[in-house]
Parts: sequence; structure tokens; C-alpha cells
Amino acid sequence: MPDSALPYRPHNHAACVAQALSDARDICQRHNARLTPTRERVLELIWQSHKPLGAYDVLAVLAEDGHNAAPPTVYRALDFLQQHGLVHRIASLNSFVGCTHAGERHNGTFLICRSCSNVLELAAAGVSRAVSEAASAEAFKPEDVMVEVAGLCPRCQSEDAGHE
Amino acid sequence: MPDSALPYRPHNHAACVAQALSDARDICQRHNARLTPTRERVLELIWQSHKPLGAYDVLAVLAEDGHNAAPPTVYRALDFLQQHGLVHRIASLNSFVGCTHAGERHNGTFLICRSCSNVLELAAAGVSRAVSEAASAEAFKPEDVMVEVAGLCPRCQSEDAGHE
DNA sequence: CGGCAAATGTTATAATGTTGCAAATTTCGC
DNA sequence: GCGAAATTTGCAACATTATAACATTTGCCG
Repeated sequence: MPDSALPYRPHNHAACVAQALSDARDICQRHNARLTPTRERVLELIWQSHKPLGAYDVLAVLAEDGHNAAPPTVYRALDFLQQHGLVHRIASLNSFVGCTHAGERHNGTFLICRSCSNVLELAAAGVSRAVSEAASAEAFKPEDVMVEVAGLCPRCQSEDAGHE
Repeated sequence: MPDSALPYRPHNHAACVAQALSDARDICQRHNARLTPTRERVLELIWQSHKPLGAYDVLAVLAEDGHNAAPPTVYRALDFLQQHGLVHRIASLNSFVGCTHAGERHNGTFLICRSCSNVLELAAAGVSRAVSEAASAEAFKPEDVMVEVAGLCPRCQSEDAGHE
């Protein structure tokens, strides 16, 4: 995989995927949830890309695997993975990314590069706090917070500048 | 329209729609943009509901009007209205709401009630600031910020409590 | 009024997501 | 182990959301 596909901070991607899968197995065990082969395979596919993957992209790879899957298979696996905080859905892209803060259910803040499509998930406590404050000022009880920021990642900003 | 369909702060809804349309006409004039009958009608429909309306909901009403419209008609009108900051798309619902801070292009924070579906748009400067800070900490250049908070509005919280 | 650009109409199709039910698999009490 | 219950998967059909491509009309401006 070319450098340009890596997220902002370079790393050994194969190891990072393996770690994610291992963490996922632990988490599912603690939740008494079954990380079945299909679910694990879907998680792996999602993790192999730092770019969001659509459900039908996953489906296509499963088909290459020889797995004769239909859309519900993928959507069910994704639902499961989301429920256990292993992947996030990016609403603005109708697609999914691996959760880099796996464990309990939580909401992240996502920085989505419109040029290279890489997505970085942040913990962003300041954002959560600001959203909570804004909501409580309206007596609104937040349950699920989605923060998706589209823009340019550092690498693509430099490339853009080079083109001008 | 029953009270339960109103947003958090009660108001004269017909007047509020009329005001929105009047503002829209002004804004389009300033932008040298044409608020054609179809566009204006779509804006009116979106505004008549504080609940997000899907493109196909709009289409259905246009059909009742006797307007024999196809999906592209509605999507084009919605694109136009979004471009001029007159409506917002709620990505998590694939639907649209009237912008309550019309004028220049901007991003709002949306409080979306999962029970009654009403949506409240906030200016939420604190949220914008926190997002900008989080992004610049990663040297990310934000261009479009989406903040959608699903949860329970004040009214539906009380109703929920009543049911327990 | 003629020509250009913007807007709309029309048909078809793509992309995304869901329902419902049957079959298989796993779990668990016994 | 063994059978009933629950979970998971397979599968077919369908529903919803969105876009592509191209023809036609409308409004604008000289």
C-alpha cells in the first residue's frame, strides 16, 4: 500500500490491523458477544483501509473471497461491529471506518480528507464538552453525537499548495 | 398542526414560514440567484415542517400539487437551496430542514429528537471553536463541519418519564 | 428578435439499505 | 450427549435515496 494511503502518522499497518483484531476478540469475549468468522472478516477488511469503506465495497471483497454474501450479511456484521464499538459509520459518506479507540461505546470526532479520503478519529474531549454544553443549554438530552469534519489533511494541503 | 410538531419554542408557524420565504427572496436577490417557483415551493415545503423532510417526501407533495416532478427536480432545487444557505441536509437522516440562520453559507449544530423528530439548529460558537481547535491540533484544514446530535428533546424527555 | 446560459423535463439507472422467512449453527439446561 | 431455545446466517425480493445523460424550455441581454 502506498504511503499516500496511510493515515497522518505512519505506522506498520499489518501489525496495526492484527492488533485491532486481537483487541476485538478480547472485547467481544468480555461482552459475551460472538466474533464469528464473517464478522471478523468484515472487521479486518474495514481496518485494512484507513479510508472509509462502503457496505457494498465490503460485499465486493467478500465475493472475491468466494463468500457468496448478500447485502444483509454485510449490514448485519456492520451493525454488530458498531454496537460493540469496533467500527464507526461515517454518515456523510455512507461508509465505515475501524474504530481506533475501541472498547466501550463512544462517539468520536472524525477528520475526513476530501482529497485522499483518509479519516482520522479523535477523542476530542473539548468537542464533546462543547456539544454537551450546547445541548444542555436547550435542555436536550444527547444520546448519539456525530461530528464529521471534511477538509484537507496536512499532506494534501502541501500537495494542493504545490499545484498552485 | 398539533403542538407536538412545533419546535422547542412555540411560535406562529405560518408567519415564520412567510418570513423565511421573504428572507430567502432577499438573499437570492443579493446573490443574483433565481428563486424560481419550483425552488420556492420546495423551500416552503421544507420550512412548513420543523421535522426533516426527505427528498421523496417533497416529491410526493409536489405530485399532490399536480406538479409532475421527477427526482432530479427535487434534488436540484435542494442543491440550490443548500448552496445559498437556505436549507441544511441532515446526513444522519438523509433529509433536509430549513435553515434558521439563513444568509451566508455556514454549518450549524443540529439537535435531533429521536422521538418526535423535531430538529433544532444552534449557532453553537463553542462547538465551532472546539472543532477548529481539535482540527488545527492535527494540522487539518476544516472546510465543512457537520455536527448532528441525536437524543431527546425536552418535551419528549418528560413524556418518556411519564411512561415509566 | 437571436443567441447564450441557466433551469427544467424525462428516462433510465446506480447506490444504499431493509424486510421477512427459512435453514443452519451455537448455547445451555438437563 | 441431547433436545429445545436462541442466535446467526442464507437468500430473495424489495424499498429508499441519489445521479447520469440528454432533450427541451425559459429567461436574460444585447
